[in-house]
Amino acid sequence: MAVELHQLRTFEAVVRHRTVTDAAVALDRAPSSVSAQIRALERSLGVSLFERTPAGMRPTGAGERLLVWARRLLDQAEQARAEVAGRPRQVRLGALETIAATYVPRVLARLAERRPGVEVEVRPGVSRDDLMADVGAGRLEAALVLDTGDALGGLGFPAPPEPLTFLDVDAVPLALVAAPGHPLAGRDGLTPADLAGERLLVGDPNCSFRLAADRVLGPGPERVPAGAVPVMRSWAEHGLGVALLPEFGVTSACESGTLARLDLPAPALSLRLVWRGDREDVPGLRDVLYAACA
Amino acid sequence: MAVELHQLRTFEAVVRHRTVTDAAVALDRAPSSVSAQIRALERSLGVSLFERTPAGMRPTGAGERLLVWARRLLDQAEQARAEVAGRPRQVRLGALETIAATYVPRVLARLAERRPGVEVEVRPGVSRDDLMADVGAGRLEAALVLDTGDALGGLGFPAPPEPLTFLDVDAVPLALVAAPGHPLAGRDGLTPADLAGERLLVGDPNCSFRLAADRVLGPGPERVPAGAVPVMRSWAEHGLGVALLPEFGVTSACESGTLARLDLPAPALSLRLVWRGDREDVPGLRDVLYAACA
DNA sequence: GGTGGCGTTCGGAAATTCCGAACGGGCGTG
DNA sequence: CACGCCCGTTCGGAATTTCCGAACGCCACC
Repeated sequence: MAVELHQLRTFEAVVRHRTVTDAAVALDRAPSSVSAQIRALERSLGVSLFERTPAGMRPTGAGERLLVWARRLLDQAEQARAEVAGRPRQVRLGALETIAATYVPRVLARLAERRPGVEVEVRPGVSRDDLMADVGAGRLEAALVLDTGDALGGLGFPAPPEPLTFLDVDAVPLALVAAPGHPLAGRDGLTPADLAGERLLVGDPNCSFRLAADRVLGPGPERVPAGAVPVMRSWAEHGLGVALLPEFGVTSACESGTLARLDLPAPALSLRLVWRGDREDVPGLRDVLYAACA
Repeated sequence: MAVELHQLRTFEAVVRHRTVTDAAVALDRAPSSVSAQIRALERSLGVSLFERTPAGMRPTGAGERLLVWARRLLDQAEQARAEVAGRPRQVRLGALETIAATYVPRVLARLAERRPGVEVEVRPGVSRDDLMADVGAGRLEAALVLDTGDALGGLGFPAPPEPLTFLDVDAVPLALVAAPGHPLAGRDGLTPADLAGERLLVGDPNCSFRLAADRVLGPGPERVPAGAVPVMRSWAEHGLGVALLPEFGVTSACESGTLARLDLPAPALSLRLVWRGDREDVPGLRDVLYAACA
């Protein structure tokens, strides 16, 4: 009995989802079917691919080696289908306007390099919650959001009603900035306590950077509603307060000297690709997933 | 319904064997199963892969494109299995002593380059018919023989009792040689008629080079039994007659001037890999087949 | 016109895949 | 310590896929 692609597809899903149960959901199969396929594959190869633990399936060394092959084979099978069948794969990708102009081109470039046959239609949105609702409802195949932590919503926003699968595809560094003449500019080793009473420019309550600022700085500073990233940057340049902003949004201002970084490190956010785990067989979506992987 | 490797295996066999019927034999399946799998694959991809002709199956453009992918996927699937399962594949390869020292190292080098995990045990033999009988009986997975033409036995030897599949992997140039002082040495544009009455050194009646000489020169020359290639070369050097020998066996003698090539071209023989078409799933044999392909 | 070789269709058998229910093991919590 | 939850697995049976063998139609050749 030879190895078959559907077995590798199942195997890869189990590795990615880490449990038979979650992989079964993603594959629209019963857990017993997934378990049976993994067992059949192990018999076929004559090796154990997973260590069964109470928390789920952990790949063995052989499993790790097979994973490389499995992804390659599945990827090439899709490429073969695309070339032979000539069917374009199209994915609607939602992204906040903030990152639509910055990180999305990078993701698309990587995708174009690895999957020339896949068309991605970028759908800018203004609300993370709306984007995730669209993914859950099937109006988007995937979306890019900013988040942190091990679970979706780790940054503090509510988790979407539909359970979505996600993958961190990039880090989004943050910088705490102020006008060059600000009293804290130039001081070393700042802590959140140093910012108690400072004016902190923020976006609306659900804005990722505001949520990040809440986590990093706590309740000490005074929140000053400012609007989108460009507005916050501009107000910070004019000395109206400090702001926690994505590094890409302030790099040039800092280089030109109109802004100064404060010496208080903030953990980077994650650029997170989210999609419905039970719709991975949508043409092209898996391509996006493969392309997004490091 | 996604593409599966067993479908690609069937597809590749049909391309290689050119008919559903022969592919079915090779795969140990009924022709109707093969036909059904090809149809299912075509439905899955939404394209026609073959043009059905009375003489067999002819790949379409899409079929040609898929073939490249199919071979790649099947090859990588085997490599994946070899790496993950750690099971060495071993093939017993028969070869006449004549070519065991000359062409076989080249084939093995190519194999080592393309299939590091495959072990080939070379079994030298003295009789082509015995080698093919061993392949037919399963004592050898494959053998290298010298032949010509479109069918096995085209050189003139009897076809083996078991129908064997074959693949030409290299050309084996021939040279008609004589001692440097031979009257025909140096004359241009020789024809077989010029050799009427000449002494022609030959091996035993089933020797490939004798069969080749019979085809090239006809009955005109007088056959002088001489023995194996080295013996024929030596006698030719001593002016005891002309001989039709493999180029590799006379290159150095010609270069050192102890032999002269006569200006009568002889078509090259083919180094032909033979195996049982119904045992291609033997571990490692397909690797040898892929490696042998140009 | 008859024959042979080819691929395909068809009905049915065999094999594979899958489902849902039930189970056992391990872990976390009260 | 007992209970509940989550995990993977086993089991019997259903659904689907693959395969077989017989029969057929088409085409080329003699």
